[in-house]
Amino acid sequence: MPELPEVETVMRGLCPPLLGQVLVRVTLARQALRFRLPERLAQRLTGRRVLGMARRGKYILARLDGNETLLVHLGMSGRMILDPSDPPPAHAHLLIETGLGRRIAFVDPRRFGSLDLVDSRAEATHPRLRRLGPEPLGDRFTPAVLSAALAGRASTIKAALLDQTVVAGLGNIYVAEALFRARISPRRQAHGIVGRRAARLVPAIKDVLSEAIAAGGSSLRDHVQPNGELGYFQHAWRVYGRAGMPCPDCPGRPACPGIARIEQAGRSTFYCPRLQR
DNA sequence: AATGACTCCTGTGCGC
DNA sequence: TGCGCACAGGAGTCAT
Repeated sequence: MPELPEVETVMRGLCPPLLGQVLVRVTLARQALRFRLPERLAQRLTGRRVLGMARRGKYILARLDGNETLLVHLGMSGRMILDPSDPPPAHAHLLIETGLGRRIAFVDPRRFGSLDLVDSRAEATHPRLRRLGPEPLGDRFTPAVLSAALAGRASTIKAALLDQTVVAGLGNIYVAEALFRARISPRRQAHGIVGRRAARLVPAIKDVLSEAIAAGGSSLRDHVQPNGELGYFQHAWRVYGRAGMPCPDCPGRPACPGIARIEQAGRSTFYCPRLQR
């Protein structure tokens, strides 16, 4: 599930149990996820204090004393479970216990997630972070910046927005939702998103992400579900996963064919062909 | 340089 | 109820 709003919600949910705390016990269940894990990762995390938590794109950054940062990517199926059952749930690859006895499990059945330990002073040049585009919720993400990033791109706007070097943090769901709000067809060529279209798309992206974060932060106390899972909340998608259903913005209009599902670059796209041009 | 196909993995939900 | 298949929120690698 993790796109920017979910990653942000998970990161915030990890703050209360982790910030300022020492990792007194760290257990790794395997040597590799998507990539091989750093050598002796568990030992290198043990005894470290968490000084700060941050997010960049879809990455969670836990800044530790000793100038090292734990970099976490949740992939497609990664979750963080607070105070998990004992024995821990299936596919719990990393287990952490803090000095206050709080426990955190990183669970990822598909193992598309990743963990890395990087020099805090060189985060910006880390191979995985270096090429990320602007933060969509930051002031520097403007229509002009987006248009410039899309210039010369012959691919569809859908594919371009999934490219993390264009803008960092969007995934298949929020691209669909943002394009719907901006009334832009996902099939449109990326380099055509200039002027008024870019001026609609940027606030649409910011709004849909902000609303999703707000929903995650307000609907669950401490973002924790009864099973301890962090970051899950009720979504109200307008087009994603709604193929064949009436478009929420043109109800009752005979001309509206309903939400369409097409395939782009091997992934499903949902949109309203009548409103999105 | 940019693009699209393929790939890594397991779980779930659907039709039969 | 069981089985097989399609599909799933990501993104690195490779050929073109």
